[in-house]
Amino acid sequence: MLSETGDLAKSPRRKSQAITIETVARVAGVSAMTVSNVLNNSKPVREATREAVMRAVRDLNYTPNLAAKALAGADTTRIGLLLSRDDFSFISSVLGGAVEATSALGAQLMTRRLGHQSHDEVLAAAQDVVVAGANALVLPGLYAGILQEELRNGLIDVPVVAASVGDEIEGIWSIRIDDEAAAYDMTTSLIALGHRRVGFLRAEEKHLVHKTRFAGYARALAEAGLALDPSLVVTSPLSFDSGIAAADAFLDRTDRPTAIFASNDDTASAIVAMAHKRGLRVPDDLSVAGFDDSPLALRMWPRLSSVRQPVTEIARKATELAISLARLSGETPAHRTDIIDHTIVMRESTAPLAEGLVCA
Amino acid sequence: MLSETGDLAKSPRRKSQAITIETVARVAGVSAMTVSNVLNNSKPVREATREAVMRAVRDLNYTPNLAAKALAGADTTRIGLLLSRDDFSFISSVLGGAVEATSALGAQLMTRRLGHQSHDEVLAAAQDVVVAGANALVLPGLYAGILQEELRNGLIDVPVVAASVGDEIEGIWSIRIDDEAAAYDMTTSLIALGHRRVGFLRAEEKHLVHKTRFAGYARALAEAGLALDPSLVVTSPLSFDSGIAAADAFLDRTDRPTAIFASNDDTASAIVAMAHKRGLRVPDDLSVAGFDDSPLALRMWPRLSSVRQPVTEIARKATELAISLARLSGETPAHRTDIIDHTIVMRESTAPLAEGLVCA
DNA sequence: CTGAAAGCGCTTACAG
DNA sequence: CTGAAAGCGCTTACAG
Repeated sequence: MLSETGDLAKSPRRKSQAITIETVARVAGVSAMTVSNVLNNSKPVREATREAVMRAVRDLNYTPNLAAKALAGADTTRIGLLLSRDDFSFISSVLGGAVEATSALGAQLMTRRLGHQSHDEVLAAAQDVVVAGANALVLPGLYAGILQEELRNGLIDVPVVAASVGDEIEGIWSIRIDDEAAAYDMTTSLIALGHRRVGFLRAEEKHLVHKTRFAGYARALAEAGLALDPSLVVTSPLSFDSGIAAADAFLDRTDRPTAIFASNDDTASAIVAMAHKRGLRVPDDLSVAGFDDSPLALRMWPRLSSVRQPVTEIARKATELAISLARLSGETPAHRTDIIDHTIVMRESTAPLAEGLVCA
Repeated sequence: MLSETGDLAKSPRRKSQAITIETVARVAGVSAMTVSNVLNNSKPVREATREAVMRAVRDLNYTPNLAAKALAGADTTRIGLLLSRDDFSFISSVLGGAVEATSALGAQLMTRRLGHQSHDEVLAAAQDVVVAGANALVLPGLYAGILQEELRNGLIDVPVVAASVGDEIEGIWSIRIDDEAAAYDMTTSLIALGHRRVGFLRAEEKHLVHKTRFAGYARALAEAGLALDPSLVVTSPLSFDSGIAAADAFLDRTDRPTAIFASNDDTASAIVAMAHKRGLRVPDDLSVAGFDDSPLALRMWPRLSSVRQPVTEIARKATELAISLARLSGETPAHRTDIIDHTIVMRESTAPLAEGLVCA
């Protein structure tokens, strides 16, 4: 999805009043060329000059005219973005954020769609988009996780920013929520409802959330003085179909958990479906919570409690960062992570544990 | 104007030999300005001249440089697009197609997001985007249906193209599938599976598909020699929540239908959920089919049979049409409709009627 | 480290 | 109906 504010486009062209590079140059007391050099880092500029220019730019609120840049033959900044072909909710938000950023900053977006998500395919796609001219890459968490070896070893030739990556990856930039804290918060919410046996559907190792979301779950149990029962933790791919299979592991047992926290909404939804198949009532017999607050959460019955991450915002920030890294010449700044706030959304799929079931 | 003029000859920067308006002008034996006038319909041009120019354009496969156009102050073509805030699957596809078209043809996309879909809000949004400068509008079917009065009466000041509108609207252009035929095909498929009591969840009147999809359903029954039982037709909003309510009307009766065909996937999914709640098995006790083949269809259990329309393609074509209409000066061509092919996708939510239930 | 000048490919007054 | 010229706001050789 694109901008929530509604406008994908720029306002109608205002010619006369526009502030040009000439204006900036005059105010800063330099030539237009020097302004250009400062802005594009294209040639070394004396520090005092650079500061004067930047001050003028800021004071005048100057924005370069993209058409003129393009016509004059400037190298366009190209941002490569890998997208999954399936993950509809996530990718439309990611795409929206990325488009916002690229169109605001005058960069070009190059997307690659991936069908499977094998290591080789992801690596090939990343390399392909770099060869095709991308100056920086934005990798949604899953792909960053899959390529973590390559990323750590600097095998990708351009700056990489991971969006919603679920955990730190040394050697790249990232914008994400604190997955550990988010999982802790949701687990704590379930415990607060009276649940003592809380199952956890854990992502596979290739997802970095494998570690962080599980850690949050474990910490919440520990703080509540509950033992972590390893048989209540089921590792599974995060697709709906895999969730169907994983549901058996939770439900085919006499000492079923009273609540299950799944690492995404697709699998949570699958667990609800299988619970219904067995004649269990949700949330009366079983509470279920997911992660992502995808559109699916409101298109199932009962509606799903979930953890929301502001994906569009994360993608926008990641893309903005990728653009500035791509435009940098000279030394690159140190890698860092920006943490964005998450939200816990409780709906009808979770409820206080029925009286009789509460363990004393 | 040949290159002997010295200045031109020793141009410091010769980029790739892109074909410019100069080239076209030379080949056509006219000035660049005349080429520009022909291409933009900006001034009257003699027919012979126009033809010579167009031939050169075609022969050289000339495409105008958008950056130069913009810089030179050409009026940008702005296409307004109204989008629903909820309908995630549909809008991401619509948006994708619209972005494809606008970026390929150098137009600018202006989107407006609608929360509710009241007549007044939709009309206000359409007017707003026109006031903001849109030269043509692309309206997803629902909105075109809501505004049909205004559209028929020519109350919108710019050309309007409806995408997936579900039925003809006099006075505007449209790109859509044949909803009647699509509903006919799906109903016929259900009948072919042995079903004799096929329920139909019908859209509200404000959706134009209210008429066409119902007509296709009715025709299929008629051709199969089946009576249309009005009590098996339930009219409902197309949201998941409304589908939950509508499901009762189908299922709270002794002579339940053996199959239900819902006018979209959200409501079909709600019917499946309510069937499960009642302990009915899908498809063993009840077959369910939807319309749209949205991502939801693969994220429910069992997977949903549905009618697929190529939304991205439809949106792209609609946007292309809107762009050419916006760029036209002088008389506008007659309204027309382009019909795009649909696909029937059968999955596990539908199955041959169990032996015992087939009426002789 | 800094600047004057040419030019990117188009369109828009302005003249015929 | 058609064209010569100026100029949109940048960047890129080239020259200090």
